[in-house]
Amino acid sequence: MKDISKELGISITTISFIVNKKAENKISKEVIKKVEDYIEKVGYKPNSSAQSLRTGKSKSIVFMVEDISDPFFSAIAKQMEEIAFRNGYNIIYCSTENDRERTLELISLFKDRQVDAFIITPPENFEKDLKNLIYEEHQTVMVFDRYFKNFKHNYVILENFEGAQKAVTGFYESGRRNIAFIGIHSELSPLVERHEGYLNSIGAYNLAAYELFLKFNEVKTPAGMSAIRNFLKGNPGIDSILFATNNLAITGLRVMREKKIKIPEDLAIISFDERDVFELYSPPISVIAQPISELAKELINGTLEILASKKEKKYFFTKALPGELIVRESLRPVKKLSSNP
Amino acid sequence: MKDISKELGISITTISFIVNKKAENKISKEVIKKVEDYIEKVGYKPNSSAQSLRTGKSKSIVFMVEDISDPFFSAIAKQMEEIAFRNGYNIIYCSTENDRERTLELISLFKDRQVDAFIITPPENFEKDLKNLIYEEHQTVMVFDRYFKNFKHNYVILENFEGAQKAVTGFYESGRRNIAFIGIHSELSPLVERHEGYLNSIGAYNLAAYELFLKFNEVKTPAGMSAIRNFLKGNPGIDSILFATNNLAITGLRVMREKKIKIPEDLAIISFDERDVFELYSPPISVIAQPISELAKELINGTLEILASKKEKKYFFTKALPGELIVRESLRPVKKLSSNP
DNA sequence: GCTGTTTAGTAAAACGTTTTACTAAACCGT
DNA sequence: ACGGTTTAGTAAAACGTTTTACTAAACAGC
Repeated sequence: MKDISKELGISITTISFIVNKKAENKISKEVIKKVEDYIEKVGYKPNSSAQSLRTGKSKSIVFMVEDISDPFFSAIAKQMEEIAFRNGYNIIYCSTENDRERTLELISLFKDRQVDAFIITPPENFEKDLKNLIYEEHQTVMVFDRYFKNFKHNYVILENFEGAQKAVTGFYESGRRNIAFIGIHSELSPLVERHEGYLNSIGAYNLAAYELFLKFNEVKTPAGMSAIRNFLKGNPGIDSILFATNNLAITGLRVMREKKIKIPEDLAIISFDERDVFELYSPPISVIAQPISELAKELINGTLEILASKKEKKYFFTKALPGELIVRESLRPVKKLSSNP
Repeated sequence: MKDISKELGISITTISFIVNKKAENKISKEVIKKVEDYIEKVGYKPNSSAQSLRTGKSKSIVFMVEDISDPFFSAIAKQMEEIAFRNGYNIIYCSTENDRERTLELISLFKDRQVDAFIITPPENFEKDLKNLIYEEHQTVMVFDRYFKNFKHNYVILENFEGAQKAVTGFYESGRRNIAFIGIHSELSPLVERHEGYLNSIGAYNLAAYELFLKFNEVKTPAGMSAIRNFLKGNPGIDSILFATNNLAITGLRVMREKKIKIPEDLAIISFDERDVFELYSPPISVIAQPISELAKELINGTLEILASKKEKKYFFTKALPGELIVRESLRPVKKLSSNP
């Protein structure tokens, strides 16, 4: 294309300067005008492979999540895409399936493709790989939804501890005193912190803890359902359940429907993470909702910021955003409460 | 990297042949072995920008849908990603927002990025742009979810007409005789054909038609709800509703919940497109489900096939897959049926 | 009118591949 | 032992940019 542009009798260098807006102090107004008009006329667009080859930058960012068809992740993805696009970046999504090998393969693929940054929700057992990626391979990486204490990195997460506290407080204020927690056996920070937040609040109110942990891969399965079934049978006294993830809650709801357990009379329910089915369910289910737009904005703006200031890089971008307890029918008080002025 | 490889004392050309598996008939076993071992040792991977620059191919495919956070599209995306990855391609997703301008911008961006193919659900009023993209710009394009009669193109779609027929038959066999259709005012082929299928079956059974069409952008809004409210009020005789899309059905369900309409006693419901909320709803909602896996497979395999056989290109890849009526509680018969041996 | 500096612009190398056209050596048949 | 063919390999151009280092012309100061 530059060759064609050279039909103007102007050097390729000059064209390049003009295209890249580096021309202000070097090139005369008239030449700039002439070139810009011509570019406009023929609709020239630089070849991005060549740019990428030359500069080593591809103007693309990869967003790796556990499962891109999860509504939470796809909602984030969509909002980031919008902002990235306006900044001349595009976003490539992919699913790790929470599998370490696969994640490594994907990272290797995208490194070869010269992506400028990784926004990633690392799978289980990925701590050393992640550290390596950041500190040995010197990639720009933004960690999403979880973080690691053992080394510094950029991240954007939810205030999971506080979120769980809000849920327990919600139960407590609606009159529940036997509050259960159903979680997942995992070392991932959100799962750990949601549990810790629960324990902390339970302790503060001086209540007994009731806990069930499923295995990660049995959440959506019959095995998960029967674990919950047994848990309910073994703990008939509980009057409320906090589910640590939305998939967990959905499995729980299946069990309750099957057992004809009444919500909120028999059991009050709060789930982490909003999902359209919760609002539409009968009764509507209360949730600790993540601030999707804000998360998406922080993620992409933070990443772009890091990319822009790549010289210094002495600081880390870290952000924890609060979740919001959305009270719905599933949390309606059923006992009389002590009057509240 | 090739320079480094040249430390073996072997020409860059030879390395390239070996890397690209073009070496079989040209280069001696020993040299191949030596080079492959060295590559393995140092972990060499070709720079894809350079490859892309040289060959004009990027090994990436863009998947443009109305809204990537729609569970239907994101499920398709996820399955395609898997297959594409195994074939050395990666997929870039983006959302058109059903907006023509935005779609054109995105297409322009991705053309510059040298994507090898577009898999696209074109927005409203995109017919000429699409035709142009295929016939003037000679891009490889696979159209998804809709098609155009006026020119030949590759597509993968659902059998929408037959799907609507199955729904009407389902209602009929469950004893309903006043079957309504709630659709969207649109020229997009699925919406048109679902409606035509409905009319066709209604006609075959000699029943009256009850129809409501919302505007595309009011589906998820209060305006949509009140349109449905009025429709129900104006047509008290109807005993069943076929919703042309899942979002439409969700809006409808909100109205019914608010009006305390009993499903399936007062109104039987079938919606197009599966969605987790339908199965979990009380009562569970019957649907015409799209065969997600098959659609994803046909889409990506079809696209890869076209890409592989780019020389000929004399044929078009066209596929219409049947939907399946999944019968749930919302379709339970309530009247006595004439006995059925 | 000479030197030094700014202005406006350009030549050419480099990024890392692929691919065409070439060659030197070995082999083959007579 | 000669020309012809195969074998095993290579040199160099090309893909379309960016960027460094350069220059010719104009100008300024004295």
